[in-house]
Amino acid sequence: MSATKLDPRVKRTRKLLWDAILDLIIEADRAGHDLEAITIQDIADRAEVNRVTFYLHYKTKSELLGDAIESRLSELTTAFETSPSPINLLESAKGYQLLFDHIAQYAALYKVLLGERGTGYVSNRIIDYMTDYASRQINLPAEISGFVSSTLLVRASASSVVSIVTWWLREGMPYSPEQMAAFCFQFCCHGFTSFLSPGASSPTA
Amino acid sequence: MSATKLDPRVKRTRKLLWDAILDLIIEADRAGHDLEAITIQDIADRAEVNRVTFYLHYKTKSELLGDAIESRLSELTTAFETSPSPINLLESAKGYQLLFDHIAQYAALYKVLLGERGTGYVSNRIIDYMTDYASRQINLPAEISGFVSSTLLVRASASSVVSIVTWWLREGMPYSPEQMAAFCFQFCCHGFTSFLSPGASSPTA
Amino acid sequence: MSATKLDPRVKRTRKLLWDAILDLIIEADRAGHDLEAITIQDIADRAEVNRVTFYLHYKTKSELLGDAIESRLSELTTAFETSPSPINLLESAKGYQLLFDHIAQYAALYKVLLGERGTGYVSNRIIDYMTDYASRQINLPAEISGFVSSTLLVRASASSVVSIVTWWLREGMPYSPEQMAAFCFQFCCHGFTSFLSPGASSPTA
Amino acid sequence: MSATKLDPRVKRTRKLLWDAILDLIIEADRAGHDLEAITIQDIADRAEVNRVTFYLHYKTKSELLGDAIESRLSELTTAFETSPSPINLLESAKGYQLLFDHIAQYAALYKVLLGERGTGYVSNRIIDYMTDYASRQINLPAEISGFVSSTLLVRASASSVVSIVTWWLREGMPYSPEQMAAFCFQFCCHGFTSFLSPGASSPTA
DNA sequence: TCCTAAGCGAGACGGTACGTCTTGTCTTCCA
DNA sequence: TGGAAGACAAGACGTACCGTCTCGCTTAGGA
Repeated sequence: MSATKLDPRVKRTRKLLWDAILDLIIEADRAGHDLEAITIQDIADRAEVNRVTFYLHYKTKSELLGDAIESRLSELTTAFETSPSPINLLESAKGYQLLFDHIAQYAALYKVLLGERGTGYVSNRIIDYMTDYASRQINLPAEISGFVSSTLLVRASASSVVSIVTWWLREGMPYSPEQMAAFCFQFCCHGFTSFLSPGASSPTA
Repeated sequence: MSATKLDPRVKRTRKLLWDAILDLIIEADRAGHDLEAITIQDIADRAEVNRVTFYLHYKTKSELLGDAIESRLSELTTAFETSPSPINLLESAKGYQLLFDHIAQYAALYKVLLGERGTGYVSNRIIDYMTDYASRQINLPAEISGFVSSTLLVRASASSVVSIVTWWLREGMPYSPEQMAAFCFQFCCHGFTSFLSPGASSPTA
Repeated sequence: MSATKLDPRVKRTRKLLWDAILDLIIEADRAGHDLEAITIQDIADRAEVNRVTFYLHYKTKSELLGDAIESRLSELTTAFETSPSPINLLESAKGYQLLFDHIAQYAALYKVLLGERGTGYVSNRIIDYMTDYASRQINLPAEISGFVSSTLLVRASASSVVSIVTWWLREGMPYSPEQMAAFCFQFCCHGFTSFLSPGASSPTA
Repeated sequence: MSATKLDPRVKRTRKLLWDAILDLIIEADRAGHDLEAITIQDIADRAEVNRVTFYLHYKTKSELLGDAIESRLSELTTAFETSPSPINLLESAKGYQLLFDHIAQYAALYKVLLGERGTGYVSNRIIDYMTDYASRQINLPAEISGFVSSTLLVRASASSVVSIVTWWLREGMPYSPEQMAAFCFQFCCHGFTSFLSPGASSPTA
């Protein structure tokens, strides 16, 4: 947002740091280590940058991680914003499809960030975005069904979607993104029991 | 599990450590600090125990935290196991009621453990338990609706419940445990859209 | 010594650096800091010069300090060289007078350079000069009194003078330069005991 | 002076640190390096001690150096204090003899500490001690010869002695400690000119 | 009754990482 | 060309925490 263009060296260094921390996160997980065990020296080494240089750009590891994650997530939000037709999460599986495609693309990374060792930061960012986006599209009354706020409803649904994503990654992605998108669509709209009645309207039908 | 009875001093020391870490977690959150910032020295100081004594009982902070959390969660599982009538999560809100009552009792603690600074460990433990319990009670076919495994279905629902719990805590518990239990019940069974149709069967009806 | 005249900008920059380091030395001492604690950045800031510019002129702080000190000491040597009558350190207090006058003029600076925090560099430069000068004037035999070389004798006397200067500065210059010059003259020529015998020939008499 | 006996491990560690820094000082000088160039890591490495352990005992390098030097100097002061007969610096060369013997024993070390790279600390400590000792032995009137305080006189003499020691070390100890002690004795008592008159009373006579 | 084994406090220490500071080099751009 | 401005590598700094060890005290149970 700043008017002054960034020094290309600065841009390059930050990119190196982003790639380094995201790589290391995946590796640490594979090796069964804790994410906190990644040191700033590790990041600097991997980025082939002096440790002090890290501090020229970021105060803390989480600050760097935040930036690095944003650069990934922005690809997802861009997909939503640039969709040719508007995306309604209650009327088609398209939005869920975009989500699962994006997750699948960076599966190794999201597996860690959303997994048991993750910190809730990423899931919250995704939930926040989906809640905002859906609220803009759907336009619900403030209060529904006596007591629940529509925000709670939307947010709870978004949370379930992220939970499902997390489960999917943990299980090794046993279904295709299309199948998962379809499942999410049905689950969000019609809930658990919609899967139980034999003649239920399957979204794939 | 050991046959030999524990030395009462050992028991006392561990209890002191449990209380210490759980207290410190709540305080750290209030002060805006990161949970990782709690040091073993902090815990020992708070427990009024020598730092070395910590190492006589636990290898790592997480090991202690695990034990400490288990001692809390066991109250919840005991509530489920000792219920006079069987609890079916698809037929009544009772199970959700037990859950929200328990969470409410230790709200400050769970707010942190399930919040953005939490580590996914606690939510996973709760999801695991609810999934196991529900699977035992409900007994579904392995495959439903063409592709989804019943485990996914149950787990996804459990995840949504935890997501809702998390939201409730973050928002400062704006509704009563009864209201939340009812909402969860309806949401899990009938999904998002069940709240939208005006004449929908409200679970409180 | 170079034939090519120095760029006036260069001359100016060096002068700025000299003044900066000498000022900072005095301030550091007043503040109770160590001389080593003065950084090149400090010097550049004080000289209102970019830090990199320092490196265009000097490799190290000591190199700069050496140059800066030389520019001060050259005033003293000039006073000796341009004296209308020759200066004999064994026959009058005049040489000592020149020395103490010069020291008094830059007392704050010499107090540091010769003091406990100093490095021996300055005292050695002064002793060297006085020894050289005295040897040229006095022309002693190489060996005196059986074993001592005349150089030792001259040098030891010069050292005592510097020691006395140092003491004088540390004590806050309790006597006038004239008194100190007289004292040095007597002390060098006749030693400690010359002050003890009541009727001793005082050099001021 | 503390009533509580020191932990023998502590004693050992400090001794290791003393030896390390004194060794390194000599080596640094031989290699032409600056004393400031000795890092705390260097000292710790040489002492075969962890760097952090250094900080358990000393705040700064100079603090350690101070202690290390004291342990050397205490040998000299012990020699003075335990002398069977009282030592009068105006009546015999014995005191000077003790000094030069001690210096000779640790010549390599004192050569550096008193040399151009030294910091004035050591010479001041020696001068302080000799001034104190002499003042106690000799008992002079406060004011002598019109203006000079007896302290100045004693101190100036002590300074000359140290200057002579310094010169002796720098020149590679060209005379024996006995010769130097004799020279100091004569120089202090009778001054420069006492060496010039051919029939002057030599102190060895 | 002693005594002996376990729990624990206390402190020294090796080791890793931290965040900061200074140094020296480089590159770009301006007067 | 001299100098300003800024990015960066390199390495030391002083601090914090960790995990291990050794010592010495207490206390309870078995000889």
